[in-house]
Parts: sequence; structure tokens; C-alpha cells
Amino acid sequence: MMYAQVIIAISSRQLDRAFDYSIPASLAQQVTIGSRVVAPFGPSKKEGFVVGLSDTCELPREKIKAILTVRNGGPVFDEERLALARFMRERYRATLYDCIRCMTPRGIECRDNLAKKQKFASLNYDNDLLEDLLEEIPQNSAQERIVEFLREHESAAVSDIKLLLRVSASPIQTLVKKEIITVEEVELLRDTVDYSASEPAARPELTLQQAGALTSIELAYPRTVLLHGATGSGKTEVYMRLIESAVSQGRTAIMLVPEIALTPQTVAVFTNRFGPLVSVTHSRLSLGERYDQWKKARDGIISIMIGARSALFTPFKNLGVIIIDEEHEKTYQSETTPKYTAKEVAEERARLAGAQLVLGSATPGVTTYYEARQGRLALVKMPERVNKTAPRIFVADMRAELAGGNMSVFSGALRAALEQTLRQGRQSILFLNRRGHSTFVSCRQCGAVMTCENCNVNYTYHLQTNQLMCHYCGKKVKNPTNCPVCGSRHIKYFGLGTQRLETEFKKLFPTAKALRMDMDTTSGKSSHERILSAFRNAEADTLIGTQMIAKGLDFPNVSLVGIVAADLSLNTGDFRAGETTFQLLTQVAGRAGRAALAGDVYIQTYNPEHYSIKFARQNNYEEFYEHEIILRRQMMYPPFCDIFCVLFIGESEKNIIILLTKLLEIMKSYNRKGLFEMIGPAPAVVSKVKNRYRWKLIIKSQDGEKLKNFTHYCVDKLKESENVENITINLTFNPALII
DNA sequence: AGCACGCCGACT
DNA sequence: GTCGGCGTGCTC
Repeated sequence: MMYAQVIIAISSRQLDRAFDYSIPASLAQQVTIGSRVVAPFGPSKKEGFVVGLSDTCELPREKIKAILTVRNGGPVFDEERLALARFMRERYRATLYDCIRCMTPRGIECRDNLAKKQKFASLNYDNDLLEDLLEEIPQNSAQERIVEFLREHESAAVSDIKLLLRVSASPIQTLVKKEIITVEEVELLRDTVDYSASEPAARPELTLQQAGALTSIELAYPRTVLLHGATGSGKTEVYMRLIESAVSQGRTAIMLVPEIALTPQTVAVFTNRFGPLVSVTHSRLSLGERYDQWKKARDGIISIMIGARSALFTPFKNLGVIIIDEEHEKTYQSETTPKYTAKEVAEERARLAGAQLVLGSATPGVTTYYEARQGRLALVKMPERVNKTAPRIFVADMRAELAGGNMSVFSGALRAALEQTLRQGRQSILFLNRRGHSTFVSCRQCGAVMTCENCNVNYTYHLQTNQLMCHYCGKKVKNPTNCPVCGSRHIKYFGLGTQRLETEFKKLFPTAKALRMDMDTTSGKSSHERILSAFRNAEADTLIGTQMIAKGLDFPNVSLVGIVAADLSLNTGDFRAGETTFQLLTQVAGRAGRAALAGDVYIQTYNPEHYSIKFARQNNYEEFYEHEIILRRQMMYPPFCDIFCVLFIGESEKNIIILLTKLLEIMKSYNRKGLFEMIGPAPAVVSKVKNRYRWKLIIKSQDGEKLKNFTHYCVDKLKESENVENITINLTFNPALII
């Protein structure tokens, strides 16, 4: 008798262990590691995943029940990805089931018909036997045409036959009845890439720098490589050569890109080179489409997967290389359980598979760069741009502009540059980092700011509807004509939004055509892509937008980039604001002068002396890093410590503060050696969402593992002694964004 | 996660 | 005397 160890598909600490089931002889063939099975569990049936097989079982015979059924579709993970799930279970304190769910395509448990079926017809006989058969078919009939068609094509989709031959279902049915043809349902694996549109492109000759980087990367194996390549240095070509080399050895490759960079243009570069070996997954695909890409990978139909974070779990065998492009991006950290970091999981998957891991960025995260400097990562540099024309970067001091009487959002220099660019028939990008700094409405007389009562977030003014909207809960209210506090009529619109920037731009350049790209104009499914392609097709002179235009875009005709208010990202209250600003400015500046055109970049700021702005202007990452790392060391921030954020969310603000204070007391009592530093309790950056208050406690330590143990232990202690049913507890280790 | 078992208060 | 509260413990 064989037994299977099964993880029940319930996310619970108490069920986070395998249960043994006997395997009936009838299912013996189908039950393997990774099988999805249905088994009796307690009083009901539950779904589970097989994580082990054995021919003995320690349990008393009467306790053991038998697996009931095995789900169709084959195993959903192999030993290697099971090991990866086990690694994640330990590292992120999640249940094994939660980690297994990362390995399976979304929705697989609740919907078994993600697969799209298509009916295919084929002849039952070889050509030489057909002579006899044709007697059974009326001459010049639909049946005859169908048989003729199938003689030429062997097998064809029933829907195609109907369409091409203009026949109905009935002659097909008759042929099936006569047993001349067979119709069977075949699983259809949808494409997410238009392979027919790909144009095989010539492999460019590598620059010396690229060739050198490739060699260094190959020599660095098995160490993880940090590829620090300037914007325009040709990192993508290096990635493609790495992938090419893996594929030529019969191996597979995964490339992670930030979700925002998953544009058809990015993908086309890869499909042009690798054709149908490449597939893409992203969050905008339907569940079924994503399932199909997953299946194509598992069954060896494709060898290269490009996608966001979750593409890391692509069921490839024989993985040769994992690439994480723009490694500093915040999106590589999962916000939901298991709260994994793509870099860490990628490192483990690479280790398990014997694959190489390459992290690429023009502006590596300070922590990553520190690890490279310490020697844990191999550092490979590509400082030179391929076309050698770095953009010229100018800084406009907005204080001087104001003192000189310029009240406009455009400095004199940027205005002149815009004029010149328009005159030359070239394109400009105006970039406004608005995150957390929306156009707010305030009273000039008493200073009151219009704020959403439910979320403690100031309302954002929307010009089109003349409404105020809370960008957290979506609540909309009428734009007040009088101040609700003092009744004054002096309401003013403060701050700078993309809408206002667009209005100001149009006032200044009435004949110019501007496109705006932000959260408001990209709500539609493909609006994102539509705006970008319109700009690419020169339907507009100027693109005005937020974060989303900063990354990875490549417009050959853009020769001017304006960063309208660099200060917005400097004042976010996050200890990484300097890093984020440097990264942002560098990325945005990289949008200029991608092709033959030399590009100009204007950075407008009230704080031109700030090191992030100074070194971004000089395009000097090293100097920026040296400055930043000293600050981090002084302030005891990562990479010199790890941070745990404990967030309590509840309807009673008083209650969550009391509970957090109790947690703090517990932590103090267990912190005898002083290994941990507790900060708070303090309100979260967003202190109230949908009428629920959010307060946090920050714990810092130089020992990350001890910090995890300590925090979980203390939170468990609190749960034992206090009623925490009415609050939500959210634990995040090293949060990517300040909470 | 569910569900059963189990030991103490207010009720026909 | 019973009905029912949800605390504790088990599910192969």
C-alpha cells in the first residue's frame, strides 16, 4: 500500500502540516508529488496537494483515510518548487499552503475550467482507405467538402471548418455518426503575445563593455550578479545574450520586470529575437490566459517567461538564468501573504536549480549596492552609454524664480526649452511626481484643508467634474464655495497636479498638443497603451504625467524632459526619500536622448543643494551612494539594521493604541539584552482608511532572524493575554514603503 | 478553517 | 433538571 502526505488547502497555522492518506490502487498512477487531490478531512471533503509519497505509514490503520479523487491537469509543482515553497514557509512565516499557492496559477482551486477547450475534427482513415468510404457520402455535398478539407489538413478546428467551408454543424455530426471523422476536445493554450507581428531582428554586435560584462557575469557564477548599468548602456542586450546562452543549452529563463514596464514594446524586443519561445504573464490577463502560460511553461512549449514578480514561480524545468530588471523597484516585494521579496526567493530558486541570478539596475537599491560592496554579490558595471551622449541636466532654482517675480509653475529656463523643442518639432516629457501630494484644497483665511473624514487624507481636486475626491476610499464630494470651518469664500487650490500642469501648459503654449497620463486618464483597460502609442506616433508634442511615464519607456524623438517639482519626492517622510529621489530623477532623465538626439533635462526644485539632486544631475551613482550610506550608518537604518513594522488596524483608535502599548510593554520585558529598538506607537502614514484607524510600532535590530522571532513571539504573547479579535494585525519585515 | 466535545449560567 | 454560551482540541 502507498501513502501520500497531503497539505490541506486551508490557510491555518494549525493545519500547517502534512496529513497521511492511503492511495487507492485505481489512483496509484496519477498520484505524484504536486498532484491536486480531494480527500476526506474531518466531516467534509477538502482539496489538498501531495507533498510526499511513501510505502509505510506510522499512524494506526483505522485513522487513515483514502484519497478520493485526483484533479485533472497533472501535478502543479515538482520537488524543486516544493523545496522553494518550504524555503518561503520558513523565511516568511507563512503556511506551506500559502506558499504552494504561489506556485499554482491563480484561481486554480476555485475554477477547474480555466482551460479553454476547442473541438478538433480529424479523419479516421488513411488516404488509401478513403476510396471505399466516399461511397457513403453524397456527391457535391457539404460532407464531401469537409472530408476533402480534412484530407489536406489532417486535423482542423470545427469552428474553422464551419467558417471556411460555410457549413453547419449537421454534416459534421453526420460524418461523426458514420465514423468517418472524429471530433475531440483539445485544450487550447491561448497566446498572450502576437507572435505573427514579431519581426526577426539582427543580433547587434556587442560593444566592448557589453562583451566584458557578459564574461564577468558568466565567471561570477554561482554568485548572484548585480549588473550596474547606466541608462542606455544596453543592459537589455546583455540579458538577451544570457537568455540565448541558456536556451542554446536546452535550459529555460525567467525575466522579471516591474509591472509598469510590461509594455508590448518591451516584449516585442524579446519576441523579435526568440519568437514563440517567449511568453508573458501579467495581472491584466484573465485567469484562463495566465493558466495557459503557466501550462505552456510546465509542458515545455515555451522556454522564456517575462513577467512581474509572480513569474518567478513559472514551472520551468532546467532553469538556467533568472534576471530581475530594475531590481530597486518596490514592486518586487509582495504585500500579501506570503510577504516575500523576489530577490530572496529568486536567489533560492537559482540555488535549487543551479541557475544564475542577475539583478540589473541603473540605480541599484542602497542595500543591494552595499551587499555588492561587501562582496556577497558580484558587481558588474556598465557605466558608458551605447551612443555615448548623456543628457545635459540643468537645475532650476524655484526660489530664485519666485524672488524674480515668476509665479508660474515653469521656470524661465524650462519655458524657453519647451518653446525651442516645439519649434524644432521634437517631443517633450513633463514629469510630476504627485504620489501622496495631490492637489489639495485649502482656505486662505483660516488654513483649513478639505479632508476626507473617513481616511484622514486630503481631498484631491478634479477639474473635469469640479469635485473633490478621496484617493484612498474614492469618496466624492462637491467642491465647496465657502470654507466649512470659517465660512470664508477664499478657497484656493494648492499644490500641483498633472491636470493643473496641463492647464498651465496649454495657457502657455495654446497651439501645442499635450497628452496627459496619470491615474485618471489610464482607468480604461488599454488606455495606458493608447496614450503611449499616440505619443510615439507623434500625435502630441508633449507628454505630461506621473510616475508611470518615468520607467523604461523609449521614445526616440524626445529631446526634453522637465521634472516640474523634484521636491515632492524629497519630502515623503521616508528614510529612503533621498534614494527614491535619486532613482526617480535618474530614470526620468534617462528618457531624454535615447536615440541619436542629445537630450536636455530640467530639474525644478526649491532645494538644489540636496545631495540626491546634486548627484542625479552629475549622473554620479557612486557619489550618491557614498553620501547615502554614511547617513544610513549614522541613523542606523538599513542596510545596517532590519526593520519590522507592526501595524494595528481597528475601529477604536483608543483600543489599538492601548493594545500597541501593551505590545510595547511585552517587548520591553523580553528585550533584556537590548538587541531591539522599539519606536512608537505612532499613527501610520495613512492613519485612517474606511473608518478604521491605523497605528504602528517599529522595531529595529541588527539581527534580522532574531528580530523576526522576537516580533512574532511578542505578538503571540499579546494574542494570548488580550482580546485582539476586533483588530487586524499586519506584520511586515523590511517594508519597501514606509507604512 | 470547521466542527465536536465540554463544562458553567438562565430558563421552560 | 435542560438549553446554550463559546474555550479547547482534533482533523490523516
